[in-house]
Amino acid sequence: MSELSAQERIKIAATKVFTLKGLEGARMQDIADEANINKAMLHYYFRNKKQLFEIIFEEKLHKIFGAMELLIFSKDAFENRIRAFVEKQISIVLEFPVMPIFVMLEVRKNPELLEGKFKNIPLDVIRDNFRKVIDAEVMSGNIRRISLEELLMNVMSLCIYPIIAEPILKYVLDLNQESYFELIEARKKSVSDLIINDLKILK
Amino acid sequence: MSELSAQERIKIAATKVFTLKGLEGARMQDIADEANINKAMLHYYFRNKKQLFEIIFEEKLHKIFGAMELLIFSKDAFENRIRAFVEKQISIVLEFPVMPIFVMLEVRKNPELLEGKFKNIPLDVIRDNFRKVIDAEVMSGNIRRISLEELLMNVMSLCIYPIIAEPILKYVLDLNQESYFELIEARKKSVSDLIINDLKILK
DNA sequence: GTCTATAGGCGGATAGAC
DNA sequence: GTCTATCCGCCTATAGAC
Repeated sequence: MSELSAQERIKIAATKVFTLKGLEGARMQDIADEANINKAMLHYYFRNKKQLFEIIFEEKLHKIFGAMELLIFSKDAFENRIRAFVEKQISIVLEFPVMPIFVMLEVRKNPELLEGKFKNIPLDVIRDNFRKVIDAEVMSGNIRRISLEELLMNVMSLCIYPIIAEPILKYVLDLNQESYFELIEARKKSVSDLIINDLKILK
Repeated sequence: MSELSAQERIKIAATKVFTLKGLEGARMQDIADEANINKAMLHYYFRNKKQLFEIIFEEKLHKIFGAMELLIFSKDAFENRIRAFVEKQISIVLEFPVMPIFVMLEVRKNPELLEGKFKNIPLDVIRDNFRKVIDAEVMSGNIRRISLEELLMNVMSLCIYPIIAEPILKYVLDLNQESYFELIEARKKSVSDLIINDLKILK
């Protein structure tokens, strides 16, 4: 912990506190405590709360969309790319389950957060490429006709929701930590199976 | 608006503000403004912020789990029950898309929120019944072997995530309000199809 | 029941010593 | 770079008039 620079420790601490409490609910004192640092130092390294928040938020956004590039620029077979993406996506969310909740909520509070934060991520290129990949598979008769939108919604839903909703699912299904975790691990395969079986049903 | 009682208007206003801002981020003044009422009146009708919050939270929880009972106590064929549940679930979440995000986040902040709030909802009965229904279908050879846990995670994911993640999905997929809404409407059918096709693949 | 005024405390931000 | 002390505004909560 202490071998990290002050900046690093602050950012890690701020991520923890902001993701749980949100911009307005977070206390600078909590972040300072979590980082094992003086409250005044937060203002030394980052001018104010808002600025610290925006830096954290932007980093998290890039992490999320980084995985999507991986899905596009592989040369593997379509089915394998789906499998790789599902595994990667589940692993990323498992690292920090509150993060997607945090992003979804903050974006609703403040829609401008999305705008202009994507200079480096070419979403249009990713979309175009992925549509071409899907169309090629459809043309070859490998998969049924499906839109990029529907496929992506399905995959993202099945990967992300069961992890972000952990406390509720554990409660509703009466699961302990261990069996919940086994279920999620098994999903790295079963989600791909579900998606791929759906694609292979030719209509 | 004004034909509603003060209590009712406060609760509606508080729901709006709390779901977006969370317990700590919400301002009593914002709730008062939203309810078109004096700030002092909030404390007249509800002793304090925490108590107002808990009342709202509990109501939302019951709304979520109310839909699950509907899934169990129908006498319709299994496939139709799935279809009915998916439609109902999507409709409920569409009514108030921030609500699941709010619940997921608050429960993570404060795990005790779940405990003791379910005197009236017999989760264990619902689980047992649903397991029996699934087992009967498996025995009759109608569906493949699947656990309650996996099935529920899949259905909930596909219904809830695309709605709570609306702003992100619209941005990533470059959708306008209209085409996004069409996609979600179409999911009332396509999600059921996906789930049912998966169940019918006998392994 | 409704409203104004104000108490009281918390939290972000800064000044300034070291 | 680090820490203490402190300012000041904001927000919950209540007192008390009507």
